[in-house]
Amino acid sequence: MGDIMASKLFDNLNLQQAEAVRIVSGPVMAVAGAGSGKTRVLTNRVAYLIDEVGIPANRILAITFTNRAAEEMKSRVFKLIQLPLKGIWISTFHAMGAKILRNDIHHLGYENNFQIIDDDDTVIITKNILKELNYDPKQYNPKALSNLVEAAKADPIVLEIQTQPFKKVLGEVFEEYQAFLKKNNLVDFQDLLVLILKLFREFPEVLKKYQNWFEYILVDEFQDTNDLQYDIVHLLAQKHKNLFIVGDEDQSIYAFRGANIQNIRKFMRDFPDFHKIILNQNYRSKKTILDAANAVIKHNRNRIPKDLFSELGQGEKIIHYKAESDDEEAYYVYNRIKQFSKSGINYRDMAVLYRNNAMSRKFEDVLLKYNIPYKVIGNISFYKRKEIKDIISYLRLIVNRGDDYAFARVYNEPKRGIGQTSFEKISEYAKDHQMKIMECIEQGVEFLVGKSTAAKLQEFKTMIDQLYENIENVNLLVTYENLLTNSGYIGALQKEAATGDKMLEAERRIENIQEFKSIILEKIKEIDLSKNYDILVNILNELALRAEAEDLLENDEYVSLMTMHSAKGLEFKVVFLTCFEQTLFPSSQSLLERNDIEEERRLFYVGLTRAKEHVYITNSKARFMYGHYQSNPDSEFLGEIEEDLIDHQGIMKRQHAFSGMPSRESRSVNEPAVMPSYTPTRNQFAIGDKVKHITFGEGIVVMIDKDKATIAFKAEYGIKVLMKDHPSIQKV
DNA sequence: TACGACAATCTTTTT
DNA sequence: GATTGTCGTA
Ligand SMILES: Nc1ncnc2c1ncn2[C@@H]1O[C@H](COP(=O)(O)OP(=O)(O)OP(=O)(O)O)[C@@H](O)[C@H]1O
Repeated sequence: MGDIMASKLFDNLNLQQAEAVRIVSGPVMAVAGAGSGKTRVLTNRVAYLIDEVGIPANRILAITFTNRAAEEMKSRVFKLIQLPLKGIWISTFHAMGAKILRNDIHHLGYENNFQIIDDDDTVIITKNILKELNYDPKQYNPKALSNLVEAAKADPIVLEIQTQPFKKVLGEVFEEYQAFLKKNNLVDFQDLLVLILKLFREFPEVLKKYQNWFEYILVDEFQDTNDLQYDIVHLLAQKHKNLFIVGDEDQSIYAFRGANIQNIRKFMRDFPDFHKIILNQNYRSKKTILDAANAVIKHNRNRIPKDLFSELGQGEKIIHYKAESDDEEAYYVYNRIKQFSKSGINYRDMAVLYRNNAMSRKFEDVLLKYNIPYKVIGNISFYKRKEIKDIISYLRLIVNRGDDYAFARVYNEPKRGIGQTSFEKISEYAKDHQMKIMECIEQGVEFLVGKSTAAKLQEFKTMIDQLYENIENVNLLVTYENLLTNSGYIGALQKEAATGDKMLEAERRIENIQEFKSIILEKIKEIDLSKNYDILVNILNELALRAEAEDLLENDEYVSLMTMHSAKGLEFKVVFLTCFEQTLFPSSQSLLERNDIEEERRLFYVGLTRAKEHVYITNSKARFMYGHYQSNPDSEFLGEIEEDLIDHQGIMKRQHAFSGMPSRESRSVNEPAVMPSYTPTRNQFAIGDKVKHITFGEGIVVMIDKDKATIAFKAEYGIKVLMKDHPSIQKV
């Protein structure tokens, strides 16, 4: 059996790949270009460890970048060895963190039914704390502040390097934020890494347990790990030192989130006897595509050159299509999809990629209109919808009635006549007496908020209590239904849907809640636990980690729509890279910093190398965005592909921005002619120009109106709309 | 306390 | 454009 299996595991590998699978002892690093089989090697190595080396599946830890990649890897390994993978740890860092914390977080003084909050919650809590401390959220941007708080968790030096008075504010917010989370048994995304390290460092016996347990550790997409993740791997691998990493520096696209390319060097430093394997044959793309990708990435100064080759034939030229409008661009993409489908290519072999999620809209519209099956991948806006967040908060309140954050979200949703002032009174009382809001209500709160409000609060508490008490007696879906009915949530929506002007919105909400129910049903089916309570904790955990209950039907037929970031690791026969306009891709924010633009370029490289056979790059002369028609020059990246590899179609002549674009409303009619209070200059700007402002410093022009210019400045100032002829702006 | 009207603000990528 | 905040009114 072993031998047959062995040949199956090595059949489809070249020499270097086979070596990367076979050398199982000690540290191994495979640095390799796109499509060179890194993921395949990692998968086969896991299979080899289990099937040939005889390592129990649950002693292997394999880290992937996304939950989707984890699922994919599990199913591939299973296909290779046909053995149950019981207990195998194939997951993202964050999912692993959550799993370890569920077992061991009690050491740190949390309960193991802790809930994971997302980035939006982090900002909201930061803002609430600012207000509580009597700071003005307008003066101190809650988003920026929460970023610093998260950074400070990773490295407390962040608290020290600030200047007063900001240092004081940050310090206070930091303390309060940490305390709030702990008090409510909440953990944020960063905690999933930070607390693991804390646990490992402060409780050596816990570290030892995991160090001993994980005999083999494998990390995919190593180029995009951050410092905390490196430290975790470093600690875990200390005992057995069987650490296998694969990565490609040219595909590092998450520096904006703290990914540190230096981790590859740290690995070499900390595991000096590592074995290095280079994979340089690309098995995915036709030569034209690979040549184009190589040409593009050469524009980055900050990289080590490598020579990747393909033997899959020259293939066709890349097509660049420039449309008149965003609608036409989308229509063009639809048309190509239709043609490819006719010629026998499956929808699932085609992908439409773009820089940001908002850009999916036009493509969705046109595909919907012409009945092409499609799926928008990785867009989490569904989970950001009010009704979904509300329902999740209700579920969290059932899991932990001491979760004051969840309470705050839903106590008056739907309207129960419990107002903000009452809530604040109880909140303050609770805080002063070290109690939870629900405990206060239990005790009686008439003396704080009056009789009728107190009764309403009591009623609310009883409703939640009953759902909790019955949770093991009825199916979880029944609890879900009861929650919707008993809370009055669905009733209020139905009432809205039957009357008045908010009909459509209410109907949509009801539909979303139904859809959410089916998502929960999917998850219930997947989770093999006996207690409903535990299942619910598990479901909330997965929802928080954004692990989509993917119906992994292999022959699902749909075109994939996603960001280039989400496409990392995937491959398609036909790839459409869309919205290739300066300030969209590369994004306006990235144009300021050389490092940022290099990361954007790597993103382009990732996009290109997803394609096996055909690449289409599209853009448009004008598009409707942020409430305006906007006209951007072609992306500078377009010019980085050698001309003999690309064919330009559509509007050929480069036209000056805004020529022939009628302005939508003639704004001069109602606007009084105000004399400027400054001496106007004769500044003439074009989109993409670099400028310097007296107070905001360097910036880049992203949009031009009749008299105003929209300029993106460094992050601390952001995007500003300024008078074009103001003397404070200078072209550089 | 609830809600409508209007103003202001923000628009990258994700675990 | 979409969402969030603010203010006045019932
Ligand atoms: N030795 C091989 N022979 C034939 N095909 C191979 C071989 N190795 C890998 N492939 C195929 O090449 C493609 C790319 O492999 P894989 O996804 O593992 O590459 P990768 O290095 O992880 O890519 P990327 O970093 O771009 O995501 C896959 O379709 C894979 O099946």
